[in-house]
Amino acid sequence: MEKINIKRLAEELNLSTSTISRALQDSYQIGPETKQRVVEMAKKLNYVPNPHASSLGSRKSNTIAVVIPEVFDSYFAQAINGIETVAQEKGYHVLIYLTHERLEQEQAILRAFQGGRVDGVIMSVSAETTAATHMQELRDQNVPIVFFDRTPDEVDTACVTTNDLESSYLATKHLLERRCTTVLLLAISRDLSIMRQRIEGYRRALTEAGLPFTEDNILDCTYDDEVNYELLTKFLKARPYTDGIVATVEKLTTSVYQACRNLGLRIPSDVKVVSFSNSRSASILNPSLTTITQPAFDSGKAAAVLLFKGLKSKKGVPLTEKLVLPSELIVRDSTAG
Amino acid sequence: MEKINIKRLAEELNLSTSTISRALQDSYQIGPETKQRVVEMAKKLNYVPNPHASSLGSRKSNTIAVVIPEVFDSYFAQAINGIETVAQEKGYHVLIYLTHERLEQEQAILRAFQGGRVDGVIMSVSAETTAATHMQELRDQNVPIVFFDRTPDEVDTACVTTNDLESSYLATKHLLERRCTTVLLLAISRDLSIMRQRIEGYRRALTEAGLPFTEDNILDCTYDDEVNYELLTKFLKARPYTDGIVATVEKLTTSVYQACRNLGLRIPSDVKVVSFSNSRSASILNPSLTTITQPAFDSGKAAAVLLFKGLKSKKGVPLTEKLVLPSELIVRDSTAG
DNA sequence: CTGAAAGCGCTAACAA
DNA sequence: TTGTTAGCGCTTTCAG
Repeated sequence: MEKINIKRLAEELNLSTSTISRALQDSYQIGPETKQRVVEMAKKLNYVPNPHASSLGSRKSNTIAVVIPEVFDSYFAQAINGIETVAQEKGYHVLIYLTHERLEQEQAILRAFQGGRVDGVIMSVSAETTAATHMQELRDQNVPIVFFDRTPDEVDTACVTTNDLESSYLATKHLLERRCTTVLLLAISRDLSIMRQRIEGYRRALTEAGLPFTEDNILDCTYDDEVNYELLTKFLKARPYTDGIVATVEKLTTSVYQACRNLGLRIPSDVKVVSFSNSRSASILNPSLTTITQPAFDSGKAAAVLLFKGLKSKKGVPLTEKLVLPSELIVRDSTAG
Repeated sequence: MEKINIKRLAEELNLSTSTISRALQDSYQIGPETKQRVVEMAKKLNYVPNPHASSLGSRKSNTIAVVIPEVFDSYFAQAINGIETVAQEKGYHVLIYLTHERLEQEQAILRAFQGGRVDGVIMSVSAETTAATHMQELRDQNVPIVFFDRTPDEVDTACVTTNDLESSYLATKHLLERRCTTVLLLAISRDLSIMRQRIEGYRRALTEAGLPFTEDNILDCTYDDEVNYELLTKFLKARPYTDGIVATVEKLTTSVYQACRNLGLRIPSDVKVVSFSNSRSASILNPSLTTITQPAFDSGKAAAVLLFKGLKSKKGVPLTEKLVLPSELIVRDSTAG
């Protein structure tokens, strides 16, 4: 059973390869019955097109790339689902790349895209990403990029984000309303604009309540759960009067719960906790966790929709649309009382 | 800044395109200093190769596909990490496809691979997958496939699994040792061999303890959390003497906890629970959850390593190696007492 | 060690 | 509506 290609189909049907090609693309230039014949023969001979040849000839890969820091987080897992869903719908393929939070990787990955591997990119920047030249270079080659969640500071880029400032503001305010007096903010990678937004929301809520905003109440965490656990334990020991915690990313939840438990601090009576989290298990934690939950799946979907819009439109007009989806504050037991 | 390609490099250096191509591939046939010159010029002109042309010419895509049912589950998220890690190391690209548990999608996806888009496939079959012809067809085209977690029933395929039978046996035995007398097993898609294994382990533990194995104590769940919650609630209401539950997949945990809570059943005093789960939050649930935890990241890694071994070896010799990695029973409060 | 030349399989002007 | 004819950019025999 030899490899059958377009040429073979052409011979079989006494047509030219271009006719076959067009028929298979359902081109308007081909008569309906010719199309029919071609499609039937293709099916009969079990023809499967070679995507590399097609991409080479058409300068179009029908593939997009998703470049993200990690996939451990529920947020990214769900976002990928959203992206994949619309990509599949459009007949596109999805390449996944993890930067593992390293700028260098991110650069290498994007650079390779200049070769034309993908038609567009959906990405969330690494924690190390401050410079934006590698992204700019790609855009200069007319490869559209849509950012989601973690966006670069550049102003003229397309991105899908959530209302981080407001969410963080609401989370903090919620704690203050529950009579917390000293709220600890757990930060991570302050270079990320998303993080600066979250800090700012926190600041505003404090200020608005007439409370001091001080660096002393911000703890910079790492990407290592163990380390965070230690940091947090030390912090809470040194400042036992802390009675509220806002965790700005999902992965911090475990460390918070464990540190509190091992220090004998009870949630929510001793300390109230709210965390940014998309984890399905928030409601069955001990105690159930009050969360800021982002529309992860929808963000992925929106980013993809935006990208495909860009792929359709004229080249040379870079995507710059910005979309802000609302997160939700879901109050549960960890902030009760 | 026009597109620079291999031909352009050739002109620039007064060499033939084939020499450039070889130099860039670090071929042994090229003199070290020529290589040097080529590489330098490439860098200077910011040359980025076109992967489609390369794939077309060499009949090698340097890409693998990961085909899975969903990615919501922590297991798959972690496995992808493992796969991506080794792929990146080998300079390979990773395409992700979600079948959403639909056989039809799975078939369409695999079929397209016959066109040569990928060099190999790592997959976990959908819940609907019973026939194996679409996978066989792909293998017939010399595209190696490595299965992980959910494997087809075919015997001669390469796969990476965990010791499901034993794990389930241990989980059940653990409950019996904690004096459970009526253990409910929550199943899902019995067509999956993995599920049959888990049921069998459960059966053995019961039998060994002299307890009856009855279909009455197996509840077939769906992929919808809401529905599962209802099913479970109805079941527990009808059989209030149930004092142990084994959940065979992570996603069932939430439904179990919620159903118990809303029925006023206390874990672990009224009913003890153990679940297959890779969720990081198991330890901070209410109560903390006893789990069978699979080596997800390592499974992904192992599958990838196996696949790359297959890619290196001679064509025509299908991969058949089987790897079984051990899961771990992590005892926590949900089975205390 | 290097070059010439023939593709890989498909697409896309340009004709007819 | 269909065919002719160049490529797309890189790989790879086969020579030298």
